Amino acid sequence: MPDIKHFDPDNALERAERLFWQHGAAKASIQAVTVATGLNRSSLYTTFGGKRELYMAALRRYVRHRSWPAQRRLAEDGRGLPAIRDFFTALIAARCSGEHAGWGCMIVNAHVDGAHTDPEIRALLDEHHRQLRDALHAALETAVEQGQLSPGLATEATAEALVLLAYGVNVRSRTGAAADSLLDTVTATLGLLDGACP
Amino acid sequence: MPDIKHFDPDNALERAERLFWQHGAAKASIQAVTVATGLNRSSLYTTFGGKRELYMAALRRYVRHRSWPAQRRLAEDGRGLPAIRDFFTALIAARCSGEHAGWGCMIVNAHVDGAHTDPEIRALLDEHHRQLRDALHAALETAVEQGQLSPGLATEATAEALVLLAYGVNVRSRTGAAADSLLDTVTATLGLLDGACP
DNA sequence: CCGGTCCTGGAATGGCCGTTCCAGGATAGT
DNA sequence: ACTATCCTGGAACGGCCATTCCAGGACCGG
Repeated sequence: MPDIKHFDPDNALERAERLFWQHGAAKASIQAVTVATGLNRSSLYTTFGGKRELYMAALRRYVRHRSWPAQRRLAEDGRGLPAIRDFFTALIAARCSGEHAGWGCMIVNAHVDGAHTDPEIRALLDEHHRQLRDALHAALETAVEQGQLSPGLATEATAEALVLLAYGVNVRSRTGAAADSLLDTVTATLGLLDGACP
Repeated sequence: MPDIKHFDPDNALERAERLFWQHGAAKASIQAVTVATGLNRSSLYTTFGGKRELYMAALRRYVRHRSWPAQRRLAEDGRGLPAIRDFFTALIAARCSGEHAGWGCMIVNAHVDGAHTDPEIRALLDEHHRQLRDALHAALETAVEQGQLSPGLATEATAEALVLLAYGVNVRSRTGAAADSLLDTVTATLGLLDGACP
């Protein structure tokens, strides 16, 4: 009996995600979302609720479609250090070239955008942080098991340091930093791991 | 002949700086600045120009009053690694406790706030980045000279990596991350440096 | 074909935004 | 004391913001 939606909600959410990702929650207006999606205000509000809910949904979509795949690839890659290197290589490529170059990471952007005020966003960011750290920690443990790293390495703290390094890459990429330079930086860091004395 | 200003411009600028620092350029309104400073709109506009100029002035003041002192302390400290450690310790203390806890770093925030659109901001961020990297690089060179680090260390890339680590600390501190955890992370990273094989 | 249900388009609303303007008052040199 | 100069206060402006509302039309089961 009911009418049916004349558009694909997830497709619209992707447009909104891109807008919030690139311009931030404050500067991306509902009007801009309607233009980007081709939807009417009414459809947006009945489908997603207000702007806050729309931003949260977009942020969750970003995590689901952008962060999780990369984290899973890292977590399921059994090669240890090379897996970590590939993770960073792909990260830098995504940040410095292609359609989303200079947009940074929506998760990192959200730290500045809304973490200070909104507890729900903060919880999401904390969970994402924990997951990425765990994935990197697993890769480091694998590297230790395979003899690529010294058994005495503080893998937890090192994993945390690599997460912060990734955040730094994301921050710098917002100014259009060169991929070469970022790659050198990551290489140097992983080189430190490699060369650590037992 | 002229009348004289009935307020201290730099004092007003400091209030504006704090507002922009904490809430970001987009969410801090001129109205909020007038309340925080006690000034009238007219005085703000005749003294600083529009909002963009006010934000730029606040950002410059932040660099001058917050970043430069820490960088100078680091650059003039001749102890090598301990100087770097102290730099990070002070950074984390400033980010996680006291009046500005949870505000992050205004420079890093500006990467998300306005780097994408405004070339002038971008130039400022690039210059700040270069200066911090140079200061860390000098400290690393000192550490190598004093035998604290292996002569083969790639000091430039390592300095860049430390800058990105600092950015990561600033990002995470926006969610109220624990100082202990951040300190452990920094300790682990500096430990990697320390233990690098010659 | 028909009816109830829901989606859609567009206008309307109140509020806050950044910015400007002008009259009035304080100031400092003459 | 006079006057030219500049600062100050407050009102006013147009524009965009997020949000709401309602009428009209599209759909799907019967």
